[in-house]
Amino acid sequence: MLLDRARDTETYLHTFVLEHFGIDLGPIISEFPPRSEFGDLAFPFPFELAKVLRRPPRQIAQEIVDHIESPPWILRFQAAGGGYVNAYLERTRFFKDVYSWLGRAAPDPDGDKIIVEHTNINPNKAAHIGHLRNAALGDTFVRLLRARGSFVEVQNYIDDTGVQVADVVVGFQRLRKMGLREVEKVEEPFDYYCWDLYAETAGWYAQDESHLEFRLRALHEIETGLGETAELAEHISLRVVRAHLRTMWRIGVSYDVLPRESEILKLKFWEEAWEKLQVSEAVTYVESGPHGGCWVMRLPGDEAQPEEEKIIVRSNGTVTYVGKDIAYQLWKFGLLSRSFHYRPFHQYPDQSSVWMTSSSPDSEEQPAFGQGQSVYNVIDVRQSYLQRVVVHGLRSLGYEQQADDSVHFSYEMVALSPRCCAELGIQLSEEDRAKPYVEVSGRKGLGVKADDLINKLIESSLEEVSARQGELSLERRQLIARQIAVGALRYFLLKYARNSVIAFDFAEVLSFEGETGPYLQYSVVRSKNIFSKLETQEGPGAVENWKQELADSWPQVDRVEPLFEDDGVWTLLLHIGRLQEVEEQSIRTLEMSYLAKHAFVLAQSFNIFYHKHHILSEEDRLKRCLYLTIADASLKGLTRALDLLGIEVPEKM
RNA sequence: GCGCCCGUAGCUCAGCUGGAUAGAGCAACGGACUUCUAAUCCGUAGGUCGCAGGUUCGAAUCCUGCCGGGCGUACCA
Repeated sequence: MLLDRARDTETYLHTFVLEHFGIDLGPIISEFPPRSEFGDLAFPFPFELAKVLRRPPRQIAQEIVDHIESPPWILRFQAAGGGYVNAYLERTRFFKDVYSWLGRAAPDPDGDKIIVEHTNINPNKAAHIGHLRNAALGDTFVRLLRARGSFVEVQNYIDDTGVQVADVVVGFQRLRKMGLREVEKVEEPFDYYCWDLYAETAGWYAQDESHLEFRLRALHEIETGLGETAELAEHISLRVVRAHLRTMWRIGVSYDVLPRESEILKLKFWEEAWEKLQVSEAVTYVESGPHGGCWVMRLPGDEAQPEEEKIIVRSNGTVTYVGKDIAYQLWKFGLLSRSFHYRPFHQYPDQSSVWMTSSSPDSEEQPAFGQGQSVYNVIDVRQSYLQRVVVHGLRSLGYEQQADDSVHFSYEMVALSPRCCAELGIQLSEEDRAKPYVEVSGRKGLGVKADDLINKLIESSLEEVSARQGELSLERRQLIARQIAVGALRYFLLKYARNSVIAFDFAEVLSFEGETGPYLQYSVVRSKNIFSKLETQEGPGAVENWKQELADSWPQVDRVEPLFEDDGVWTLLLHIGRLQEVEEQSIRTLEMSYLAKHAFVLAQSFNIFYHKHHILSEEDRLKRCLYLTIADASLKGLTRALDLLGIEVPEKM
């Protein structure tokens, strides 16, 4: 909303400069002034103009302000600072625009398909906090895209034939002496059981390197897809995947389709990709040297770095991860002639369902997954190099457009602070102790399991809810506690810029005050309370009456406008008006923290407003009506922001 | 070695494509609940923006160098 006004004003000023000075400055840039006294929009272009005109910027700004006429949406212009032209909006008009924007329904999905891949947890152990960050980022991004009207498909890739699953298979077979029958009887939580077994198996390898042979053998058997070992691997991965789906559902994350690596092997995606790579000469055979006998892809160097070689096919003829990933990326864009079959895998409590790939068409209905126009891979920053190789693969196959539309949505890892390790009773190695924080590691069993954390959060919020809302039934309090827990968790995971390493700390996630999810939820609950109180005080027609009053008040602009002079009120409206722009900015920059921060700023402005004005006891009818409308706008704006962040609003707090 | 990222208040972090007096939250201290809920609000204190140069009317922001830290650079995924 505010952005539209800014754009309009930029164009308007550009035209003015052209007419008045005869200078085409190029695009005029607008900013948001640091303080509200400076106006609602700021334009620093007189500084640029000063270079051309060789006159002081302040003088130029003044000249512009003296000669320019205000367009309908601007109240006035003012010269300020060293040479700014600042604009003050017609506030009543602006508020009407914002308010009607808030009432608009979300557009239906339309246009090109966007594929967002996230979560991608190895199905061999319970999910941990690092995975939660990935899922929260990916899911929020998806929510933003969908709210904008984009057609989005959410994929969660399952590497069910990789080393990690093989390790747990080895653990069951060699350490536990268990076959499929026995493993089936392992009690829930199965993913927790695997968590420990995985770390134990890693330790067992470390004891004696010859143990690694078992891994290799298991890996081969799993890749063939036949035999008892492969069967066991599938049982493990499917059970763990179900656990992951449940965990992620708890924080409001869901998927459309789960493509599995085993199907990529069975359906021979790689073979087709391999043919393409050879025909286009994207890969070359190395005769001798350290990479002798391998097929490699050459990454062109530049001034900064030399040419690099990445092995695609090993000297023993097997494909590396990168190779398989290129094939998979090709499929996502619909660039392979073959595709998966699908079967319904899991139904969420809201009746929506997740599909899993299948090697045969055993379900009547076969959805058209894949064939995206653009692909976002949400993967942590450590995989940047590999992602670059994959994109280069597409490019060298001649798929320039698809290479450009392959986006690595990267983010930094979640690490454990030393204090956190101490709280968990984790004993750190000498090496790790010297570090400011340690990486979460499934192999070392080092980390906070997602469900443990969620449980802890629920427990803690239930205490708070019971202390405040003791009269509610336990069931209702539990629901509220869950909502608050998820709010706290998701906000915590989203408030950091994606480049920032989160040094995980229990005290911080468990905090419900200040810049936290519950603070946001609390502000919405407060604004809702105003309207429920209004209805209990004045009867069921009260809301309708207010809306009628509002419609009648708009024409009295002269009376309404001064009410916006209140600094807190106006700041609040500006923040609501900026929401749309912040959403777009978050999408453009893949920075979910912008949205999170803005939601907080919005809640903060609302709380200030709420504290300053007692709305229902306001005696001036016009004021009361307007304040109600502002509270409603805040409610709508905040709810919208929370919805995008995947945070629900509890009935009471 | 090379590449990417980070260094801002005691702590955790913002600071959008260079702009006006560098901001939040937590922690500390002091205040505000007969009111639409105090998970809130108000105030005080706290910063050589790692260091040194450079570009610019203007640098936390851009460039170069250095210091400190993290990650990557596998015939692992």
